[in-house]
Amino acid sequence: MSIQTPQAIRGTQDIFGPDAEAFAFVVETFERVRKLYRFRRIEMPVFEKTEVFSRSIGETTDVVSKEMYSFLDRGDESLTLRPEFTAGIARAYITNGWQQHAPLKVATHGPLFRYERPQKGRYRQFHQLDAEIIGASEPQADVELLVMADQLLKELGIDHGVTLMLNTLGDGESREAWRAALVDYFRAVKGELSEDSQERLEKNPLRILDSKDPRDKAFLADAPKIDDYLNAEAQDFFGKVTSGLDAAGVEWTRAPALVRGLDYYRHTAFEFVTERLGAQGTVLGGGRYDGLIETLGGPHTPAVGWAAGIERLAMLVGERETTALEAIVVVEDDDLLNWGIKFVANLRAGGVTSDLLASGSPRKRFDKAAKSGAAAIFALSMKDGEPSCRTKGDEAVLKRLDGMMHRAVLAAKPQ
RNA sequence: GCGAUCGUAGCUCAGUUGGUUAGAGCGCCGGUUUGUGGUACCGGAGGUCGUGGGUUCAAGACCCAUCGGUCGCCCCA
Repeated sequence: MSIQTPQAIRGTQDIFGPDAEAFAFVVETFERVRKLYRFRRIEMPVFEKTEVFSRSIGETTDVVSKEMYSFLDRGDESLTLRPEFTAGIARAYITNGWQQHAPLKVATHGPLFRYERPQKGRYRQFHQLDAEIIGASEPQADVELLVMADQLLKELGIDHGVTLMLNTLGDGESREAWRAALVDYFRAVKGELSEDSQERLEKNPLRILDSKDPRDKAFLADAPKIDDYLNAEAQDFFGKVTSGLDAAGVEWTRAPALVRGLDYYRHTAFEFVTERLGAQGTVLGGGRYDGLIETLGGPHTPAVGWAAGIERLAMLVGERETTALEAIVVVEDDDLLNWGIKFVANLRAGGVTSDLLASGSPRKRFDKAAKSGAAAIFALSMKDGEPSCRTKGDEAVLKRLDGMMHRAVLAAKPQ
């Protein structure tokens, strides 16, 4: 008679050890950098009414029909685990009257949920960092966000091999003209496109531009370019973004085929990409979404933001060690257990990273302590009928711990 | 939704053309040795070979199904 252990949900992760340390390092670095730029921390609900996402994302796409975790609550209301941060933040901006704080710079991070087939760097529950500027129409907002992203990657030590790909989708008018030209162009050669792209032609023509199929690639070089459809205003906006990046010393690469599927995106679109993560190379992405807040019933509100996958950043960061062990207290005689407990408590209260080793065969404890990598070992044992503490460690470490050690020993030593 | 590939101890893996009681290293537990000591040796616990069927005198190995992992396609807010 054995109990069947329930399995973890597909696409969820139990992160432990050096991977978890890398994850924490990413979050800690983001928190530090975000404060440098005065982005205010917000905490958001993990679920919302389904409309928050379906209305902003658009009913038609696979995204809504297949890839959201939606369910009915007890009142038969459809709720959805957040698949992104932006829509929820836009909702909060409207329902809390945050217009009074505009232009509002906010940042958050946490878990998101998408019903997808897991693969490298893609999970059903995954985690993102997020930064948004709401109520700012100037290109300087785009620039500030990108400079912050750039600094974050540098401080994570992963800027080498990660490139900022930058594009503009123009304003509403330019974007529509370009889209129409693309549809005309691809429709003329429809029969020669891949099956997938023939589908895309109807549903999401911009996406043909990043097709991986060689049949499609043949036509991409001569496809209409957004630059030929930008009006003066849109051109000026993009120019200010690029010159701002240059002024701040942020390197970027023009990516004319970089697009966004959703209609509310305007002007700047960008992705920091790497070759090092297989097929999921985008590590941080975002853009300007001036149309979003209106689709949720709010006033016209220009906004721009980005999100970054914590798991993907953590993979680039690589494994990280847990906090180094400074001192380990070994109880070599079980009668001295309480001394050990008090000893290590005093060390920790004094800010020394330490462990207590008091289990298993007493004879093997010292060897285990030696293997633990601790900079200093304090071994408690009986010597000539007296409790005694023997120390081992590098001179410098012992010296630094000296005052601490004496206090810990004296305060805790029995009799 | 589609495709490829993998699944043997807690971990990393071995296991020949199908052939006795499925192994090693690491880790864990205990013992001996050493005794300012990170050593060496001995022993122990731990396996429904992912699961269920099938082929066969005989299956960890071959076939089918199923579950799970990994990678890719689609999608990518």
